[in-house]
Amino acid sequence: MKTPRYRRRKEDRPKEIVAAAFAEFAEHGYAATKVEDVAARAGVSKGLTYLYFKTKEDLFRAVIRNVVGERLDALIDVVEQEQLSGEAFLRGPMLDFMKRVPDSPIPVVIQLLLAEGGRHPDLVKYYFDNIVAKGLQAIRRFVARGVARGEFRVTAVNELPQLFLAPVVLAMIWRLLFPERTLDTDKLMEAQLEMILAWIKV
Amino acid sequence: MKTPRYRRRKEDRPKEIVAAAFAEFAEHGYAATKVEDVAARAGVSKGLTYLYFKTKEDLFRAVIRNVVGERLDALIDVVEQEQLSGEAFLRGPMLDFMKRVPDSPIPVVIQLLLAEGGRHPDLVKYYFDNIVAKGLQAIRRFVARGVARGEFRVTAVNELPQLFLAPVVLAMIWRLLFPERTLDTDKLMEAQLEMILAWIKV
DNA sequence: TTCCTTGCTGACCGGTTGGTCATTAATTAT
DNA sequence: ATAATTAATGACCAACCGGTCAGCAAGGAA
Repeated sequence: MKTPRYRRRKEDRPKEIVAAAFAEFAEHGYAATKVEDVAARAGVSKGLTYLYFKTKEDLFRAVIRNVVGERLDALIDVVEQEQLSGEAFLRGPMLDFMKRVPDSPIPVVIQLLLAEGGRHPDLVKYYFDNIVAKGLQAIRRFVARGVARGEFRVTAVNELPQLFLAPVVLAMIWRLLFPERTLDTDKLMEAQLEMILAWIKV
Repeated sequence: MKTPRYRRRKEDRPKEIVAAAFAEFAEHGYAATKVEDVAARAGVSKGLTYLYFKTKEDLFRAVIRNVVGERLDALIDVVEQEQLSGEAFLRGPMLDFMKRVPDSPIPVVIQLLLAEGGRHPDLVKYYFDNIVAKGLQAIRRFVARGVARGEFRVTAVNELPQLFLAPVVLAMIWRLLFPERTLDTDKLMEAQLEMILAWIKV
């Protein structure tokens, strides 16, 4: 009984290579990552990588597009259902979501786009449209609905949904830059939400 | 009258090269920047760059260290003078400072450190100690002093001076990632400060 | 004017790595 | 079994770029 030296797995190879590339890019950054290392991590030869992805840049694009926001979509569903009061939504699902972001793949994508985005405006646009704009729009609608319901006052928050994201962004950058310096990111999110709530509640 | 092909300017060359390197790094990132392009931008030959900086990495370090926080020191001086009330300080010098950061060289440094920081832990530490920690400590003392004076309540802000920086960080990242998408960063800072003020005022 | 010091140049080298392709072998069809 | 197909390999190439260095010329000294 001899085991074959490799198995043909046309279906799974691409996603495995993308996953390996994500890990390598996250560790060393795009430029410093060698295609051969990606291949090695995926348990594959360098040549095979080039069978599924024309260039290293192609692979980069695949990595970015692969990390999509399923969690964001789930959150938007919750807010659109209008079951919860504004306050309950913020203290519940919204807070949970915000707490989870720093540990998700999103920070890595931000990091990669910051480093390489200049040469990939289409990728930046893709991310802006599918993640950032979508999220901001949902928050905007949420705040407006709260006002319509008589739960919230009209404040600067109506035009600046970024106020909700500010601590999330800080938490992401902090973790990326200073992974060893502890920062209670959960408490940060909670404090920001409490402040906003106190500010906008009627 | 023949003009010499070059002039000897031992004194000025280093800072000119560092300035050119900063510009190139900001445009293309560290890895994608060729030393030859830096030299060209500084109006100098590649060889000369290596006369003043042993390696490309050395040049990188010089660039990072060169961008120091004089403005931050000035701000800290103001807060330490204790002339202004807590509220007046926040609405005046603090707000001005926050508004200026996104247009300063700091975002570029953040960008570079995010991309290359992993391989330069000493530079990250340098920046943390000299900019981040210093700033946070100053804010922490400021809030504590407000409490001692009876101006502020004790809140989560006492332990989380990062709440002041959150919109600044978001503004920086936004500008770096989406330079063409307008965001009223001034209004963002103002709103955050108003919220914090309303939250902590006695 | 001549000589000396040294800031500065630019041709060159060698290691690294993105990308290719002839070959091999796992799988399927006959 | 055997042939046909194609997933997968890995040796190889060529360009690119960080870093070197022998020599040139600017500026000062005598």
